[in-house]
Amino acid sequence: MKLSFTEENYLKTIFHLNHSPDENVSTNAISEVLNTKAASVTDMLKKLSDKKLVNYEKYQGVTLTKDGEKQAITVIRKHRLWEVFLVEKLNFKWDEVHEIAEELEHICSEKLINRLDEFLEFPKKDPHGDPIPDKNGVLKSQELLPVSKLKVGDKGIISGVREHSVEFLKYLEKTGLILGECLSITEIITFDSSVMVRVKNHQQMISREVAKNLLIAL
Amino acid sequence: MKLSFTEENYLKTIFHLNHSPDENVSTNAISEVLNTKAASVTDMLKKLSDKKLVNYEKYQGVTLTKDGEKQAITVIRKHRLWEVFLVEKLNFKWDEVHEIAEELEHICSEKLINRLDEFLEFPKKDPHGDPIPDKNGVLKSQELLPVSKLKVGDKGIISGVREHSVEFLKYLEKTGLILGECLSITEIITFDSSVMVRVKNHQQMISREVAKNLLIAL
DNA sequence: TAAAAAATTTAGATTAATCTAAATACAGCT
DNA sequence: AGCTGTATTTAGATTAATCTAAATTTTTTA
Ligand SMILES: [Mn+2]
Ligand SMILES: [Mn+2]
Ligand SMILES: [Mn+2]
Ligand SMILES: [Mn+2]
Repeated sequence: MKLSFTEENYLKTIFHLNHSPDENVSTNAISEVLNTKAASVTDMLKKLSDKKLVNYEKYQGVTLTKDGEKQAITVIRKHRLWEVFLVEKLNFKWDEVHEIAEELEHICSEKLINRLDEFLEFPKKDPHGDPIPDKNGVLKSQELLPVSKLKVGDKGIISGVREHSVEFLKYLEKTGLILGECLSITEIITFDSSVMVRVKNHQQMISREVAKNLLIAL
Repeated sequence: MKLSFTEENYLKTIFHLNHSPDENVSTNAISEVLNTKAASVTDMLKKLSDKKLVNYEKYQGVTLTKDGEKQAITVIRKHRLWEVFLVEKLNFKWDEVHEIAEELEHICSEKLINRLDEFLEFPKKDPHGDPIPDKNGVLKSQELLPVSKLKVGDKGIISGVREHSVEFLKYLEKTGLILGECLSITEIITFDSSVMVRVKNHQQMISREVAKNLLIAL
């Protein structure tokens, strides 16, 4: 059962929006991510439900079925492997790859993606620190905390981002807040919740907004 | 002006079908290659004509405009570069890559394709011996002759194929008729126009059908 | 050169994915 | 329990790409 480009995007979106296991994903949330209207989402949810890819009940939102989740994870695996390829092999910057991967993630061949995985030597993380599902769809995510949840004196490795916009990624790169660097909290300004951090022996201030979107492994 | 997947396939097909410069490509020829009905082709030709990508007059077939040709060549460049990538980097066989490249050729980013070209060290030919257009759209094709046009005693390098089916490519590989090998004609059987050839000091018989589709550089 | 055959176009439908506007259901609060 | 605003669904249209069947044009052939 081959899915359309659009169906794959819906499944991926539902997967990403399904934060807690007991809460369903709402029609509006999906429409916002995909830049469509809620009415269009309803139509598609019915279609995905007919195909047994989502559990859908009118007015109650959706969750993915086992099958739907498997499809979503495959798309995510492809997306992240292609991002690694673009950065590692074609020298793209980490802020340039997402858009291209949005297209590449829909290329079908399973053999292609497994060969690519091998060629890249089975990377565990994509350029943004996100984990790459293995060929069996197993995705192991590490527990990460945003800088905004840390206390003065806490220290850890910059390991991920919560926001993938080009602007944010460029900002991080410019200011040396790069994946793998060790970061410690030296001061928290109560007035605006901005945070003074130390990275590579250099002190710098980051806003609350940035602190919320920068993830640390303790 | 971004083209759809479908529009790109039409342009590519018209390019491939446009053998002599004074003859137009027919509606039926296009429909056959694309596995659609002639009526659908007519619709699309009108649309491409409105976009100034083809020169179309009712009942007279089409040719590509300069702009249309440029787009077609870009798609062909992408197709062939991806085929090289699949064979050289991911260890695919030459009969496995065409189908995947049919999908990859529609990925947009110009930067991606130029980086890929660089990564592959600017290959001049794809795995089937077809020339790869450079980034300016310049395509230089070598003069090749099918084995069926050669005479006894003629000798040359196997340099291309006229037929890209999986069956034909697998057959050539199995029988050692591989790109780059030197081939000479030792006998032509007049009865059925089959040809006895010598490759790597080994004699073998090939049918007229094969001889017509195997291309040699003298 | 006129009929017959082949190629091509038109007319009218269909399917997937989308939209707007209107109707309906739910959730939170008095 | 009833009101009210938000979320969601339904109804009806639109667009791109396709189809079938019928009409028209071009080409071939006798
Ligand atoms: Mn991404
Ligand atoms: Mn990523
Ligand atoms: Mn090919
Ligand atoms: Mn090829």
